[in-house]
Amino acid sequence: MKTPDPPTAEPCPVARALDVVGDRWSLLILRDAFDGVRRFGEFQRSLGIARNILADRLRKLVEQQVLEVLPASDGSAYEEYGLTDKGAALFRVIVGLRQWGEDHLFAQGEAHSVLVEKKSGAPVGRMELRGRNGRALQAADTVVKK
Amino acid sequence: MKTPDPPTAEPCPVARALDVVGDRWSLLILRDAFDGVRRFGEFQRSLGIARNILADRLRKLVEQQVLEVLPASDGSAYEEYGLTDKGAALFRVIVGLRQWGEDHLFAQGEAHSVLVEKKSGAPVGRMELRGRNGRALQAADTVVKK
DNA sequence: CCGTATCCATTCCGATACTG
DNA sequence: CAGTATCGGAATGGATACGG
Repeated sequence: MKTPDPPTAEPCPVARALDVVGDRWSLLILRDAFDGVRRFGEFQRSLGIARNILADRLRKLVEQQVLEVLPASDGSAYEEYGLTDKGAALFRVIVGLRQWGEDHLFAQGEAHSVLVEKKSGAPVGRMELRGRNGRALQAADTVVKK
Repeated sequence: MKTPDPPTAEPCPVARALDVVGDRWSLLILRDAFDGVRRFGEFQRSLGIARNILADRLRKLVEQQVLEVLPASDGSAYEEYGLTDKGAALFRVIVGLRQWGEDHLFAQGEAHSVLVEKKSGAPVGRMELRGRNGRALQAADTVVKK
């Protein structure tokens, strides 16, 4: 049995976020969505995910209004899955994972894909949380106030 | 049996990051670690996680050098789990989840904890990915280059 | 207090077969 | 092509009991 979920009652924003996107497949689906993937079969092939699991995750993400079902961009009879504004706002989470992975999970000189600015074609810089003075904040510079 | 893992062979930094921290409990453990939690029992009570699962996740995070086992800060005979530099760099991921949760998963006026700058006591601003011109980049402003 | 070991239920996931 | 249905194995997770 499943409760109706008034978001989730979790008081912590991190925990609540994880209730929605806190599993491996959902985040990989989001990554693909940011890369322009929109069709069921495209996700399936790109991820190598089982079809039933993919259908389940897509349904949940649509329920949570992270993705939305769109009529179809080309003439085909099928539907597509697009990011809502709420889903697009997860960009920073995906970028955070990407930059951490780049920094700490690749060997010296090992190749990986790069996020670049469309206009300039230049790689984007490090995403930072900035304080009042404009300087980057580290974890130790902050504290969670209840 | 477990292969030694040359990180994971995954070419995508996001996927590789998710191989290390891509499950709910690991990310909640990290959240707590950023909040200053260090002891086994503290994690256990804070999260309500089963002890065997917690032990498993802690072991994996230590293996991945996200956490490290420390001798003990107070006089007690036991060990503590602290963030390594690699682990501390996940700050942006946790902040990304937190800010997304705050923005999209709480009702109007619903209370939640807030991340504040220690020095000023002021809430931190929105974390942003910035382009060459210093302006915040949206997902649509970027593209992944293989 | 810290952790391991064991048991059991539930969930996750992949493979396959099936329907519009 | 897009999904649903089902099956079986693996992993997850909670509870409890046990030892350092």
